[in-house]
Amino acid sequence: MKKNMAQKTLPCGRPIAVKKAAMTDARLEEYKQMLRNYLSNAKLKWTRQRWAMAKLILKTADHMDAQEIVERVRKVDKNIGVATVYRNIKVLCDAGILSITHQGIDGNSRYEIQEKGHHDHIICLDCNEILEFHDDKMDELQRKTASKMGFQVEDHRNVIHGHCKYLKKKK
Amino acid sequence: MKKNMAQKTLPCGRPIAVKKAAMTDARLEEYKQMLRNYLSNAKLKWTRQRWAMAKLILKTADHMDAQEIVERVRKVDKNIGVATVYRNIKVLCDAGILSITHQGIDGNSRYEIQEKGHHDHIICLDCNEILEFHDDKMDELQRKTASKMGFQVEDHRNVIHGHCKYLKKKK
DNA sequence: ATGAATGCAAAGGTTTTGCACCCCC
DNA sequence: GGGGGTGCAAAACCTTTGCATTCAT
Repeated sequence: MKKNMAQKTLPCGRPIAVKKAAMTDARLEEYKQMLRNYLSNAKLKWTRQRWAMAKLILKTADHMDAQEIVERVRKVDKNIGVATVYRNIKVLCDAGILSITHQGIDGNSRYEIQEKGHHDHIICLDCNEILEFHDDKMDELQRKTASKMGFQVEDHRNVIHGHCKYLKKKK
Repeated sequence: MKKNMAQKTLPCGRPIAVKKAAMTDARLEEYKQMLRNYLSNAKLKWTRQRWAMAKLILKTADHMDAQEIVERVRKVDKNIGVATVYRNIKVLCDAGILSITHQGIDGNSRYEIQEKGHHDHIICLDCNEILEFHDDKMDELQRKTASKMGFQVEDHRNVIHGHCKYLKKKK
């Protein structure tokens, strides 16, 4: 049974949204160049470990905490040390490949690929799935509100916790 | 020099907003009743330690992480064990007295008194101050957006990171 | 060649757990 | 009186740090 074909809904019954475009070789190459540029610019070195981490994260397209990144990296290459992974999470964030998104229910920071468009998150309290959304109006409202208080928005994190209509149907 | 009178601005130069209403004895009594109700309802027990913690937190009106709660509680009563404090942070959250607000720059969860009105936070990147704001439009927009995606909002956390116009003036 | 990066292990810091004792109901 | 609650210390857990060695430039 092919897993990809079998699962058409989330645990709560919600149809799975169109998946993000898969990481193509071309996009991977872009990121590779980006990392190269960042590293040489910052006078840091290109290493097997750094690219292995970046590649893994880019191909995973998921919301991982530091632990999960460590686990997955070491599953690919057991020789990469835990400390190296932690050290490079920071490097990849600075390089613009990774970004911290939000705090999970467990209280740990979650990371995801830094993509062009900003987006926020909805967490389904019924099945713990993390969904992404984007709303220009929301961004604008954030700017306005902040401005009224004398702030210029640098960044924002908005996480909605909600219950899912699909689950209700099942009850 | 009376500290309360001397400091009229935040480090960045921002005038300090009107402070929240102090915790009155009457309000404290309300919370006490609330805690009593919750505990008896949940078949948990009223203890000296639990009320000491609640009281301290209610009087503090600040955004504390777990560490800070531990420190402050033990400053008031050195005999209260660390484990008890951690155990009761959870109890007080369930009781509706404490709530987790957001993740600080340091990555730790912050807690604050759970009050009737929901509010969000702006963190000043220049002086690290945490300010609160509330915007009905924002709440409504959150509901609408979630609804479009088939969710009913249970809760949301919205944190804006921004730079402060007051600091700019000083430059 | 040289200094940054790595792997390992040890240390650090925070939170949880086990257990004997205590005390609220 | 009994079961939850507590304090203490140990354990568990996650992350950082020190250091000898390796490796990229």
